[in-house]
Amino acid sequence: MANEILKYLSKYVNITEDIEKAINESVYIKNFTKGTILLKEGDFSNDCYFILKGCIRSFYLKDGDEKTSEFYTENQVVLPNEYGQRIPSECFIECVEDTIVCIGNKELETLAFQKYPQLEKIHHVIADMMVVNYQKTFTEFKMSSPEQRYLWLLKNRADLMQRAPQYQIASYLGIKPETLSRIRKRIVKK
Amino acid sequence: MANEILKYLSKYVNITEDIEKAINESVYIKNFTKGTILLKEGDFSNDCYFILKGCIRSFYLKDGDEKTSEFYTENQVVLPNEYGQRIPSECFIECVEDTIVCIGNKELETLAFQKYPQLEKIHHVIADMMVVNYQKTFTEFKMSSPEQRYLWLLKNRADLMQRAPQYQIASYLGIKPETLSRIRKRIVKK
DNA sequence: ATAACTTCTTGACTTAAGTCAATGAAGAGA
DNA sequence: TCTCTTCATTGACTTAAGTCAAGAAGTTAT
Repeated sequence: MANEILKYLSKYVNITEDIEKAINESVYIKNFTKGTILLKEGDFSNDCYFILKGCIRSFYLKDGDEKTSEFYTENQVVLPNEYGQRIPSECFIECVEDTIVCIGNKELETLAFQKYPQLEKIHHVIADMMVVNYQKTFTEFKMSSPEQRYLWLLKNRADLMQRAPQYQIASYLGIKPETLSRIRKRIVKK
Repeated sequence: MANEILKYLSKYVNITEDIEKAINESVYIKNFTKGTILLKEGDFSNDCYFILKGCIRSFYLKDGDEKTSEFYTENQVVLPNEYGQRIPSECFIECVEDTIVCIGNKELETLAFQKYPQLEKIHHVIADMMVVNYQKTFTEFKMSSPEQRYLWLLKNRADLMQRAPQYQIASYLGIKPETLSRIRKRIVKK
């Protein structure tokens, strides 16, 4: 099952035997049921996740509302903002569905990078890709109206509409649930 | 002058002599005057920049308007989305002020990483930080109203208000110039 | 099966952003 | 210095999002 990670990585870098070993030594697999809170505001975050199956979201409590900042699904990496630092988390991380993840933690990660320096290459490629992805997504978001952002979601992450409740998706789009409901109505008419 | 980069890096990692050599071999310094276009939509991007002095922005042409996606100032890294890939750029990069930069390019970078594998450590730390920064900024943006986003800018990047014209800042905030003008008026009253 | 929740939709109304056009102010160039 | 251009502000109006409240639909637990 952990070789899903290897399959994922092999799209970007060449997987050697050592790397395979490194991954297997550094992560373990765990199941969580829908609704499980993986990280609470104020807690220290020492784990990161690679999703094998299921859906996870991160959200903040602000003005009495939950604001979903990100949804993560199969083959995505959940990297808490304060991962491995000794800083209390500002957000919650929760399973939106029953979810199977590979868990990595800061200590094992550090050991692995020491023992297998070739891992740096992988980190390099993946991190570059994540930076570019964030830049692109952020830009797209800023340039778009709420309606355009919803259409973007339909086009690029249509599955989320089935997987997560609408009020969570609304805050993910930066709007209120009522507004998302009305945008959907408006679009059906067109 | 290039040791500004080293000073910046030394905040995050230990700088060895080799790393110093690597940096000096891989970047060169150049001046640009206000208004210089460093990258045009459709062009291939092979350079990245570390700003020593000045201000640079990236923007897109969409619906006949310029949409500023990011402002970069002293000690920030301008990393074009398509940097080093053989893909035409979707955005423009322009100097908002007379600007002095360290320029790195993909070929020299690749050579440097081959010659000085210790550089991977630096890349690791800086890339991690960039990913977290983007996550945080994006989240902050999504959770805020246009007015809150403007206040956020005043608090965190106040200098931009003096350095860039208001219509560019408006699109950076995801709003129209007229709206920014009205938000400013509203806030003064309060 | 029923009750208790949670989520989604709808309506009526308020507030703020978008649009278009005009004017004013500041800066650049001849 | 004067003109031309660019940018910022303002007004009047349109459109869309936020707010509050009520009710419908769908879930969960007992």
